[in-house]
Amino acid sequence: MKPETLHFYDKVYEVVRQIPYGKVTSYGAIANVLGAKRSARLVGYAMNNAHDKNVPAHRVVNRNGLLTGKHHFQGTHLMQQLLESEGVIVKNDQIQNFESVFWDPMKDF
DNA sequence: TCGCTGACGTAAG
DNA sequence: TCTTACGCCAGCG
Repeated sequence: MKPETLHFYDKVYEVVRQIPYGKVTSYGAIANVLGAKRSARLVGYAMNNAHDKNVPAHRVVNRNGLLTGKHHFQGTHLMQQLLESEGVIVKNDQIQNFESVFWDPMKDF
Protein backbone atom coordinates (compact mmCIF):
# COMPACT_ATOMS: atom_id res chain seq x y z
CA MET A 1 0.00 0.00 0.00
CA LYS A 2 1.50 3.27 -1.11
CA PRO A 3 -0.68 6.36 -0.81
CA GLU A 4 0.70 8.58 -3.54
CA THR A 5 -1.84 11.26 -2.96
CA LEU A 6 -0.17 12.21 0.30
CA HIS A 7 2.83 14.45 0.56
CA PHE A 8 6.30 13.03 0.78
CA TYR A 9 6.44 13.51 4.52
CA ASP A 10 3.11 11.79 5.00
CA LYS A 11 4.30 8.86 2.92
CA VAL A 12 7.31 8.55 5.16
CA TYR A 13 5.11 8.39 8.21
CA GLU A 14 3.00 5.67 6.63
CA VAL A 15 6.03 3.53 5.91
CA VAL A 16 7.61 4.04 9.31
CA ARG A 17 4.39 2.99 10.98
CA GLN A 18 4.62 -0.30 9.08
CA ILE A 19 7.86 -1.22 10.82
CA PRO A 20 7.14 -4.28 12.97
CA TYR A 21 8.13 -4.63 16.61
CA GLY A 22 11.78 -5.44 17.14
CA LYS A 23 12.74 -4.37 13.62
CA VAL A 24 14.43 -1.31 12.19
CA THR A 25 14.95 0.21 8.77
CA SER A 26 16.99 2.92 7.13
CA TYR A 27 16.15 6.31 5.68
CA GLY A 28 17.43 5.23 2.32
CA ALA A 29 15.23 2.14 2.29
CA ILE A 30 12.18 4.24 2.97
CA ALA A 31 13.16 6.73 0.32
CA ASN A 32 13.66 3.87 -2.09
CA VAL A 33 10.15 2.56 -1.43
CA LEU A 34 8.75 6.00 -2.03
CA GLY A 35 10.47 5.96 -5.40
CA ALA A 36 12.98 8.66 -4.55
CA LYS A 37 16.26 7.00 -3.74
CA ARG A 38 18.03 10.33 -3.66
CA SER A 39 15.54 11.81 -1.25
CA ALA A 40 16.86 9.97 1.77
CA ARG A 41 17.42 13.34 3.40
CA LEU A 42 13.77 14.16 3.22
CA VAL A 43 12.99 10.98 5.09
CA GLY A 44 15.23 12.06 7.91
CA TYR A 45 13.92 15.57 7.88
CA ALA A 46 10.41 14.24 7.85
CA MET A 47 11.15 12.43 11.08
CA ASN A 48 11.79 15.78 12.63
CA ASN A 49 8.12 16.55 12.20
CA ALA A 50 7.20 12.98 12.99
CA HIS A 51 7.56 13.75 16.66
CA ASP A 52 3.95 14.84 16.81
CA LYS A 53 2.76 12.25 14.34
CA ASN A 54 2.71 9.10 16.44
CA VAL A 55 5.58 7.60 14.45
CA PRO A 56 8.16 5.14 15.85
CA ALA A 57 11.10 7.25 14.76
CA HIS A 58 13.45 5.25 16.96
CA ARG A 59 13.13 2.34 14.53
CA VAL A 60 14.62 4.40 11.75
CA VAL A 61 18.38 4.72 11.49
CA ASN A 62 20.83 5.58 8.77
CA ARG A 63 22.33 3.09 6.36
CA ASN A 64 25.15 2.23 8.74
CA GLY A 65 22.76 1.28 11.53
CA LEU A 66 23.86 4.36 13.40
CA LEU A 67 21.41 6.20 15.65
CA THR A 68 22.05 9.55 14.03
CA GLY A 69 18.74 10.95 15.16
CA LYS A 70 19.06 10.15 18.83
CA HIS A 71 19.75 13.78 19.63
CA HIS A 72 16.19 14.57 18.73
CA PHE A 73 14.86 12.34 21.45
CA GLN A 74 14.20 13.54 24.96
CA GLY A 75 16.65 11.42 26.91
CA THR A 76 20.22 10.99 25.82
CA HIS A 77 19.76 7.26 25.40
CA LEU A 78 15.99 7.12 25.05
CA MET A 79 16.23 5.96 21.46
CA GLN A 80 18.65 3.23 22.46
CA GLN A 81 16.49 2.22 25.41
CA LEU A 82 13.44 1.88 23.19
CA LEU A 83 15.30 -0.28 20.71
CA GLU A 84 16.84 -2.48 23.35
CA SER A 85 13.47 -2.97 24.96
CA GLU A 86 12.34 -4.36 21.62
CA GLY A 87 15.21 -6.81 21.45
CA VAL A 88 17.48 -4.70 19.29
CA ILE A 89 21.04 -4.59 20.55
CA VAL A 90 22.55 -1.12 20.46
CA LYS A 91 26.10 -0.23 21.39
CA ASN A 92 27.75 3.17 21.06
CA ASP A 93 24.76 4.42 19.04
CA GLN A 94 25.39 1.58 16.66
CA ILE A 95 22.92 -1.24 16.06
CA GLN A 96 24.47 -4.68 16.46
CA ASN A 97 23.32 -7.47 14.14
CA PHE A 98 21.92 -4.75 11.95
CA GLU A 99 21.29 -7.19 9.13
CA SER A 100 19.29 -9.41 11.46
CA VAL A 101 16.94 -6.71 12.67
CA PHE A 102 16.78 -4.80 9.42
CA TRP A 103 13.30 -4.70 7.92
CA ASP A 104 12.89 -3.92 4.25
CA PRO A 105 9.76 -1.81 3.61
CA MET A 106 9.66 -3.25 0.10
CA LYS A 107 8.60 -6.61 1.46
CA ASP A 108 5.41 -5.21 2.88
CA PHE A 109 4.49 -3.48 -0.36
C1' DT B 1 7.26 36.07 -0.26
C1' DC B 2 12.09 34.56 -0.19
C1' DG B 3 15.74 32.05 1.70
C1' DC B 4 17.87 28.96 5.00
C1' DT B 5 18.04 24.79 7.22
C1' DG B 6 17.53 19.93 8.20
C1' DA B 7 17.47 12.32 11.62
C1' DC B 8 20.90 10.83 4.45
C1' DG B 9 22.78 8.56 0.48
C1' DT B 10 25.23 8.21 -3.74
C1' DA B 11 28.48 9.60 -7.26
C1' DA B 12 32.58 11.55 -8.52
C1' DG B 13 37.36 13.39 -7.87
C1' DT C 1 40.51 4.36 0.09
C1' DC C 2 39.05 8.84 1.66
C1' DT C 3 36.95 13.38 0.98
C1' DT C 4 33.86 16.60 -1.23
C1' DA C 5 29.75 17.94 -3.65
C1' DC C 6 25.04 17.55 -5.06
C1' DG C 7 19.97 16.14 -5.04
C1' DC C 8 15.62 15.75 -2.94
C1' DC C 9 11.07 18.53 -0.32
C1' DA C 10 8.79 20.84 3.46
C1' DG C 11 8.66 23.75 7.43
C1' DC C 12 9.82 28.02 9.60
C1' DG C 13 11.89 32.54 10.39
